[in-house]
Amino acid sequence: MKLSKTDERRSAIVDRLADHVLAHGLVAASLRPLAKAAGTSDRMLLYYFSDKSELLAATLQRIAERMTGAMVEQVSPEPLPIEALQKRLAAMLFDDRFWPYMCVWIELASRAARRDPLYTPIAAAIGQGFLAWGEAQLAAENEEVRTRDAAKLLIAIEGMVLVRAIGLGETVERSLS
Amino acid sequence: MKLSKTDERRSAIVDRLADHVLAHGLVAASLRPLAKAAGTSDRMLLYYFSDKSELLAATLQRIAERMTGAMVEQVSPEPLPIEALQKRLAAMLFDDRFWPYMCVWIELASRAARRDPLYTPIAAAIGQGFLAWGEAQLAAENEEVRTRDAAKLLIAIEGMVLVRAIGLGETVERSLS
DNA sequence: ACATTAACGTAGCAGTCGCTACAAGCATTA
DNA sequence: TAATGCTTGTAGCGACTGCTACGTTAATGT
Repeated sequence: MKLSKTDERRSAIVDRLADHVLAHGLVAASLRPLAKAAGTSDRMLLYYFSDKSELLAATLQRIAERMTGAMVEQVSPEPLPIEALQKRLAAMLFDDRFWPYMCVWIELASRAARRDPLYTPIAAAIGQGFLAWGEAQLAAENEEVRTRDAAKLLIAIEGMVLVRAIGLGETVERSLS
Repeated sequence: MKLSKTDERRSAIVDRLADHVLAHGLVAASLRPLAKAAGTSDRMLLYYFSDKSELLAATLQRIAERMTGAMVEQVSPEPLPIEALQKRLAAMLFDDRFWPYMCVWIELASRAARRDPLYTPIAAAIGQGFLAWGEAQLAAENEEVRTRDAAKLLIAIEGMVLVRAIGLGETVERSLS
């Protein structure tokens, strides 16, 4: 038994917070609405977490875990060439089920772009995780090509996500035809 | 004489507001700090603009104008193939002088992703403007290839911008090698 | 049974948010 | 000169922000 009662309670709260952030974004992540979504009071959120920063960090980490968990399910048995993997990923990330993650992701990136000390390391870690996932999935003739293809894959995917975010989803499809 | 005194004053204010938003982002764009940056009071901002929405729309439009103005200066005399144009753009947008625009751009995209009625049309318009600029700059054998290459260019550039935003600038360079 | 600590509710702090009512200054025109 | 309308400062509204002081109840260990 590694988890104390407090840790269990914390974890349950973080789960509800993750739901709320995925549904409404970081802009709507102020203490009282979050507390409402978690079924407690702002008072208790700051009882279980020392800070709003700590609370948000835990929530974003949980969101990232869910995302990578969903990506692991999408793993193909054998390595894929970059074009095939890219198509597969694009289809997945544009699914309505995953789009909330992309919205939070862009929000996170917009804060990391301003070098916010809370969000910058979180965003970088998620990006690195994606690169590692891509390298494991890619079929490449050597390691140099593998890392380069993973980088290309990340950039292509992020580009499609951002272009769809600004309402030009059909432009993404046009680029693939 | 088309511009009234009021319009001139409005325009001057918008210029200072654009400076402030480029420097500190939309997150820091609340009325009182903006007013301070413009050398007036929040009271006067809402005298010259009916709304905070209208004020921000005008400011973002001004920022977009500056950006496209800077891009026009970067126009090459003859059309370029997509690889060359992409390299040229990447070098430009990653310049420290232009990076503030990219920060605001991602922030704009993050709000458009949530279908915010204020930011969504502005972001889409800027994206369309970029596509048109790209089509005019690209060397392509026919119109179908031209529109597709412009879409590809937009996606590639946005991808590089977002990946750099999360602190993985070296990943962008790795993808280009 | 009693003492100690964990868990939580109530209420409120000082500060910021977008926005507005009110009035005073100002210039122009009648 | 008087009156009108444009420009602006002061002050404040109610709602919200992160956060905390204080008290009470519930559980726990001895």
